[in-house]
Amino acid sequence: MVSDSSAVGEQGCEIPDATVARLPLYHRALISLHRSGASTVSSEELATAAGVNAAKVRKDLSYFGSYGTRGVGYDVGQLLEEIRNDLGLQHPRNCIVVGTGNLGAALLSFGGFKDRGFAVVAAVDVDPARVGTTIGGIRVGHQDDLAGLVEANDVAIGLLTTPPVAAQQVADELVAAGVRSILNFAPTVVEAPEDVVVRHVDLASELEILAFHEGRREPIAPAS
Amino acid sequence: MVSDSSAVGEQGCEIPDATVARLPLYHRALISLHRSGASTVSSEELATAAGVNAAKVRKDLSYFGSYGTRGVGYDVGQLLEEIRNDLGLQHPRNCIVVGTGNLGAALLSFGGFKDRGFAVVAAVDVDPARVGTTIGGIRVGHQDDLAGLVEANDVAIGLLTTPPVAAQQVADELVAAGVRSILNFAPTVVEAPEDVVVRHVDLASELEILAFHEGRREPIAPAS
DNA sequence: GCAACTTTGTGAAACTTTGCACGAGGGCGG
DNA sequence: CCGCCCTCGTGCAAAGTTTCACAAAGTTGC
Repeated sequence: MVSDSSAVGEQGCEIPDATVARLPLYHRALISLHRSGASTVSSEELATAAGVNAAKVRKDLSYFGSYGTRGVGYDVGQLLEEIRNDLGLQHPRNCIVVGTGNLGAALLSFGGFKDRGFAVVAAVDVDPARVGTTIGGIRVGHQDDLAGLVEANDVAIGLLTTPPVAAQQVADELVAAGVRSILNFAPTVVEAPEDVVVRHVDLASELEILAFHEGRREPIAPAS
Repeated sequence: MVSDSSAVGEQGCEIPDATVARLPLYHRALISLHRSGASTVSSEELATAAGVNAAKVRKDLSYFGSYGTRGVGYDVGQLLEEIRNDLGLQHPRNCIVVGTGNLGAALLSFGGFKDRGFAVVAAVDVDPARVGTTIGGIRVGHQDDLAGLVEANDVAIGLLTTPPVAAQQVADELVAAGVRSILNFAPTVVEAPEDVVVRHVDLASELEILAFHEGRREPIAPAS
């Protein structure tokens, strides 16, 4: 199991992006299995629960060192713990919402993050009408207090839900405040230093991909 | 060139998924460029605006037949039109929101879809307290009226924002009602017939991927 | 009309990801 | 204790994706 490549004492060195993108699926599936009382799970079952295939599950998990038992499968509790560690969720990560429009407000009220190891702990906006209000139990601060709130709350992740035109500046402020992970919901490209990870969620893009496939189906006459 | 726009049924044969996933980026960038009055754009500029690299832009666009002029670049208006066609957005696509919790309500109020060729035209919920209310100008109907609303409004896409436990059943109802594109926000796997495209947006998963990278950086522990 | 310059479109090479197939290892019934 | 059966872990080939590099094709200036 010692990787052919330089095996430093710690875990594997290079986890493929495709694998990283699937870890949350396994995490989610394992939480669900754990809740339902399952004690072990095979790669086949986990694959079904996560919506992927079994070979991928096994290969993905093998990057983190093997925690399975041949002939039996994986111990649900142990694997859940392992994946939680791999994801860096030993302790909850704090998030700040920047921009409290429709989406920002929804994120503040959304309860689903806690189960997965995240806590939205602060929010800011530029609109004076919103500053000072409370949404989802979080008091909305002023944009100018961003740095202070980040520091005071040990914020690790910024959720960027401003209009596109403000996104880059807000991202810069987040970075300046020490945030190194940004989830950008604004439909625009956001640049950041190399050591900052920016991910992007664009709902309209998702719809467009669906529309593409829909459009592909239509021209096709019922085949024989 | 010879390619008669998209009129020919058999135009592009197989567009790679990776390319399809980038079309919305180009679309977005082109909308922005068009608005700012640019008349032509080089692959280099478009790449910057979309956040990818120039070679990818050229190769992606080439799958749809070439609309560029060597030595000049692409005509912004023409390319925008072309991509809009490729995405199947000649006419707006209608969407229905199923589940009007935090996220569903945000989607109903969100104005950003219209620019991109989508219209949220209906919403349903099971909660009697919500049925009959109006959110973002849309009257919330009862879940039981889903099929009727889909047909009456020529709905193409279902936005699934129910709690996970209800997601599969709602998806089945959407499919039964004739919807063949589903965007699932519930953190659970949803199965559907092969001719139905289901895409998945899981915000917690995005956060977990950020956390993973954050965790990778930390091991630079303060060497004591 | 021609040369210089720019930028596209694309073949081919490099890299990543997937999926199969099968050996290895461990539990379980007899 | 032994052999059978199950399931993991992984080498390898195939498929998919990115990147490079360059000829082709067009524009501009003279």
